[in-house]
Amino acid sequence: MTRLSSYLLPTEKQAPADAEAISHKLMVRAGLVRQLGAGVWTWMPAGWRVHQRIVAIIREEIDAIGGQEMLLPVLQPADPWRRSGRIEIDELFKLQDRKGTELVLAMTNEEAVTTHVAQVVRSYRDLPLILYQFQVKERDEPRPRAGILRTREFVMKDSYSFDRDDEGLAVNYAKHIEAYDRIFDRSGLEWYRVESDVGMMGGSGSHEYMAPCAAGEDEVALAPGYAANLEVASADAQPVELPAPLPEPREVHTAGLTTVEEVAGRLGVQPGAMLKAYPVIAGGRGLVLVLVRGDHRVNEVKLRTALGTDFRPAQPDEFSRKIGPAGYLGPVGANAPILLDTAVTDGGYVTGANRPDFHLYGVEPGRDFPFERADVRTVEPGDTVGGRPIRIEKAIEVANIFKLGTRYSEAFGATFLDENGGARPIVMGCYGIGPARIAAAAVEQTADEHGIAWPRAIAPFDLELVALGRAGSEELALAERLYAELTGLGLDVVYDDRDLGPGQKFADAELLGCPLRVTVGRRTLTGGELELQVRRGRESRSVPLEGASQAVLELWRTLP
RNA sequence: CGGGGCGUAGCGCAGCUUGGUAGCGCGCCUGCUUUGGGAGCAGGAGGUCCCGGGUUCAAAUCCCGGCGCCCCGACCA
Repeated sequence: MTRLSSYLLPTEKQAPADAEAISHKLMVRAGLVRQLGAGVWTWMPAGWRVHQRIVAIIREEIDAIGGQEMLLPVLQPADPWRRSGRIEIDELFKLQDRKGTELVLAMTNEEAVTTHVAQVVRSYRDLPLILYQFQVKERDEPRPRAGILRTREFVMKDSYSFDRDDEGLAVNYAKHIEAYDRIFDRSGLEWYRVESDVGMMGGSGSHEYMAPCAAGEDEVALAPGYAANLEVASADAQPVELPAPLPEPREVHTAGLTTVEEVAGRLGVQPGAMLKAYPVIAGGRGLVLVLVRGDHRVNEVKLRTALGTDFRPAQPDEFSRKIGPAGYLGPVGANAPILLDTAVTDGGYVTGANRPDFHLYGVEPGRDFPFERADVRTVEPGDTVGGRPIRIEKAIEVANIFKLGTRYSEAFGATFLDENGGARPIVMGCYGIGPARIAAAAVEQTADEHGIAWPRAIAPFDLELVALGRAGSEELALAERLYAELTGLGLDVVYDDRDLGPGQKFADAELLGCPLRVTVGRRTLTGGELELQVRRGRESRSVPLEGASQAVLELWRTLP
């Protein structure tokens, strides 16, 4: 029973002044969420209904693949986090109790869940397992932003799989992919599953689920049959026209010209016919000179993977003696290993000459300098995968899944005895989904100038019944009757029985965005027809008053 | 962490330059009118002007320090 006359739905005509993202503005205006502090948000009753509907979908699907729901604590002793090494993470909230004991607020739960599994799983007969929870996560984000999109506290569904071996992990990973695909299909989002970087989680593979929208913080590269986070995307570069080859490099005077555009313009070659030099200091390897085409950009995530270690840009005093002066760096004669991007095809390029005011023309990789090859550039729109051009879109990361391997099981001594009595580390996977981000992405993807247009599966209510007319009127009596009927048919109805003008009720209904609006007014009585508005597209329909409730239910079932 | 901006009624804002009664729109309360697209009239309530210190006869306003919040970038298991 939800009557707006007694329901806390604090809608606002104006968005908060500091809101930028559509989902931020609309979710606040529609009375779904309210801010308490930086990156700290309260879910109001109608907003929490959305959240809980998303949670219910996730729960059904994770249960369906054999997940067992449990609850791990947010407040945790610091010791396990020291053991895993993650105590060092800046985003981890750390605190002390009154005795001075070190505690942390969990940002994820590999430490806790692995600790328990290490205690209770002994035999291969206890495996495989999928354990999961919905629990608040705490992260000291450097910059919370965009309403509920990036917050310091948020509910996450995190599941963990435990297997005897990589084959088992592959099975559980595939099960989660199935479940997640269904979750996002059911939630009504436009989404992609993309390859992603394993990041600080380590492990051997990961995917992200991305919901494209303007407020997204990530970028995805998409082509038919291909989807990857821009951080890891690979594609075939667009070809570039190279100048005619020379028997050997020729020095050219380029005084004061240090950028690719300036030099290419002066020499009359395409920017892609130049090689951009990017000196880095790689952990354990020292100075490395990375070369990409002049029209390409170095991708730091891919470079880190290629180097197999962390790195940082080298400072002039670290490379000027071994290579050359900033602005005129090149591979010829460089006293450092050279990493050449795979998009650099054979031919003659323009590079820095490693002395001030000069470049080299006609430099050929291999002939003029030795190199290692690696794919270290960021793909560009128009690059191709399998001959088909890619496009790049902004997207919200709504879920992330990882093959963890044995990193945590080894750290926490989570082993099992196999058939031969040998102790082996449990092979783990972890799988996260943020319900709040699903809600925000749905708003971003469906909103129009009137408000939100929720997908049916996650709307706060199935439909909004708007009653026009004054207290004691015949139309109000009819509305009451319909409210009871529709509710009786199993629909979740929000009933606007407030003493307000029609304009305000319609505006609020469209702002809140339930998939269907049913209007009861004087016209309903005189015309004998009930007016319906499908929120998506604001299309009006009408059904005969006779048998109207059943007709409403049937229409509702067809909505997106 | 670098750059930019903002804190005055529930929301959106003006006032600050040039110190002197704290204001506007929306919202809220009461009454009457109005009920198919944010309605009208009348009356009313609501403020530690972010906090602390300083200057001054007097501080929302000037000075110093702090806190909070937003945006861009870096970062983001």
